[in-house]
Amino acid sequence: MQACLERLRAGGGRCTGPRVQVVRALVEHGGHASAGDLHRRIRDGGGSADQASVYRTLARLTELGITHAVPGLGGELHYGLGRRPHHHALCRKCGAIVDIPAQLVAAALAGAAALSGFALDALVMSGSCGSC
Amino acid sequence: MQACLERLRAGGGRCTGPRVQVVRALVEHGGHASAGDLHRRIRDGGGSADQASVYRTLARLTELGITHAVPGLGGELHYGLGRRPHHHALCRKCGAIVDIPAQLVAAALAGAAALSGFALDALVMSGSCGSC
DNA sequence: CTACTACCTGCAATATCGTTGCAACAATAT
DNA sequence: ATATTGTTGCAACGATATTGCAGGTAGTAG
Repeated sequence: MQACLERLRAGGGRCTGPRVQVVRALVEHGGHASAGDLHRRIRDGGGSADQASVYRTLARLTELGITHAVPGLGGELHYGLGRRPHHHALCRKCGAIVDIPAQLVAAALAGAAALSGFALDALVMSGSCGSC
Repeated sequence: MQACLERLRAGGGRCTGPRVQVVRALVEHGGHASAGDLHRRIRDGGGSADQASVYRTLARLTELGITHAVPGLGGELHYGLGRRPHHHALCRKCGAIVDIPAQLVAAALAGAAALSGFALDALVMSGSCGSC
């Protein structure tokens, strides 16, 4: 949480009330949360941050690499804190988003992508998770 | 094209004007097209099919496995004809969607997905394509 | 060929997600 | 303290997609 704010500042951003609330909501939520989830969580927690500010904050955080965005079931973006390099698995039934360490898939995928002239950044696998 | 219509009928669907136009637009477009792309292409070609019909037709075709949906750059769904099993690579710069034969990635992914208890259906890789 | 019926269509309203213009405000540097 | 410049809240807007409904039509049974 503090680290996120410092990185934000290091990137030329300011640590304002709404931004702190977005980061806190993100940390408290854990996993991957949509902009709407965070906005609701902030308001429900008695905070105040406009929808637009939540979106703008998430965009900035993602731009700085502090968070990363993953498309969810309906196409809405879900944001997660950017720990070590990883990819994502999306459950088509419950919408859960699970992290997959990049190492596990790196070599084979890079090869497959390269065959098509692609430089691979990220991938989302879809299927059904263990609980579904 | 004819094959698509037969499969549609085999699935209990009717071959109506709007549906034929959607299938034709999809075949003519090649690659992966969004609902909006197809709607525009149909109207520009002098055809007439309501936006809602295009969406409903694509949903039905996808439900029957005749087409498959891939989220594009902005999260909008793009539809492709479902040939042999393949995954997708999405260019983050130009939005191009390229098919990747499933065989190329099967082994590596099966292992990675299984580790998390995931049954893999589909995956989208993001990065930059050869032309960008 | 006619009539029937379930499926499909077009229209228009609506939902959801996200973006933008703008005036007022506030975090940081000096 | 003051200036500078990034941020905020609001409200309007845009795009994608879905839905209810009345009327129309494909396919089928007679």
